Amino acid sequence: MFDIKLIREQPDRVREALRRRGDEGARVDAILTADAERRSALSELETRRNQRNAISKEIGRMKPDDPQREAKRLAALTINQQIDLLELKVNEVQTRLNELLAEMPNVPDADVPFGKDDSENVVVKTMGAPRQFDIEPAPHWDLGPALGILDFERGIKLAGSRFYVLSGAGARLQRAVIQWMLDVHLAQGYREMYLPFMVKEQVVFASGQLPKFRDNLYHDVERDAWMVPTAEVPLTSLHAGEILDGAQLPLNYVAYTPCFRKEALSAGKDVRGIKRGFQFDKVEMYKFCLPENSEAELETLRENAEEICRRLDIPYRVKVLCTGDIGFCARKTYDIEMWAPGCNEWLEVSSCSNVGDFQARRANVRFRREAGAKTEFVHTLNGSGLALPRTMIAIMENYQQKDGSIVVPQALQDYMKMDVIR
RNA sequence: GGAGAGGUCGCAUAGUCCGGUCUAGUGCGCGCGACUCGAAAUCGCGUGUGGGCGCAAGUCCACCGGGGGUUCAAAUCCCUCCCUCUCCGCCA
Repeated sequence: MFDIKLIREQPDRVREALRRRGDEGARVDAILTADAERRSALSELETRRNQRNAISKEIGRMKPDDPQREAKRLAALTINQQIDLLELKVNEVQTRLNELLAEMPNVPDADVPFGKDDSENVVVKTMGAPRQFDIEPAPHWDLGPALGILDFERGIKLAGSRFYVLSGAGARLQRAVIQWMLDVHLAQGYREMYLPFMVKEQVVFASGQLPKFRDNLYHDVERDAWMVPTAEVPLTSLHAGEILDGAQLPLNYVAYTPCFRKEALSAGKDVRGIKRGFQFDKVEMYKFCLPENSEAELETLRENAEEICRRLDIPYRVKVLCTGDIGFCARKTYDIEMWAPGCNEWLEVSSCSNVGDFQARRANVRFRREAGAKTEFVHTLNGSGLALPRTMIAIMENYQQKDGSIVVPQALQDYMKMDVIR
């Protein structure tokens, strides 16, 4: 949620930030208008309430048979009519203002490069050299079925297009990767969490997926239960409504969850393999930190995600997203992409974002620097560590051998209790 | 799913039957101060959140699980929803 005070006090700065995102910024004016209306109506309302409360108290102090009593009662009645009208007005304006604010994206950091879309994201580093293959490296959609570890037909039989089944060593490999990733992040200082995979609408709103991305979410209309599209959603609200102790920050969490997303199925794009589906697994890192530390924490978070790539010994690169591609909630985002020689593309395996106080405002997560100090909003950060299907793709394609077998990466051999999938 | 009991200012509780003196009492905790060489004990004062107006001091409004209603006035009365606990049933 956007800070109304920032818009009120520095509207030009906000307009400029929106412009960098490719938004014309007209809603800033709509917000300023609604805010002014709200405050003026609210002042009036509170004055009337004050008068009404005073009269009520007078009546309370009177004797039951006081001749003035009826006149006072009627005076209060008149004021109440005005209160009713003002309440309607305030509620209407407040609702309008909330809707406008709920759809305001975050302001990108000053060092985020300007750009119109994903073609203008900037590669900040590339690590590891692509392996040289004697043969043309096969894509995972050929490798997996050939080894009997990836079964598209049965996935489609069970759940339809875009679903698949991992079988035998394929299923074990994914479980090993999850376990290993969690262990790596534990060692980096994160606390492991097991979370609900279905959450309330308010929780989805708090992380910024609602109202804008309603169409991408699965939910049960009868129960107010929304399938999580990422562990970021429940983690954002883990401390919703709480006032944290500033001395205990940062709080670092890591959680494994499945993720459910209604993807737009466009023919010809990402249709093959397991790169994109309605259901996938992910290990997610999340931080609650002091405002002054969030920029540094983003670097740590990115580094913690990169460590997974390095320890798997898979080539990867890091991009900083430009203003035109950065997510709704984010101030700054790094994407990490692994090289997949079979599909011949860079796969986004992680997205690490500093969202500042954006989600903390929506979820109302605050802290105090010391006892008695004013409450402030925490800053939050989230980063995949990592997304499973694409990590699986990268492992399969980078570690394939001439005979179609797949070497288990060194880091995973103890977890898999095998060194080659054949 | 059935029956019952509850949700009050960090925690624990009072208040709810009989609406106004509740700007919610008390204890604990916490903060400041007094006493003390220091501490404990004791004593005094203070101690919620959000919002409006204001340079500020301050002041006003709202909040007793959520929403709605009755009333001049609601923690208190009415309706409704949610949650928690106990017992029973069912169940991986």
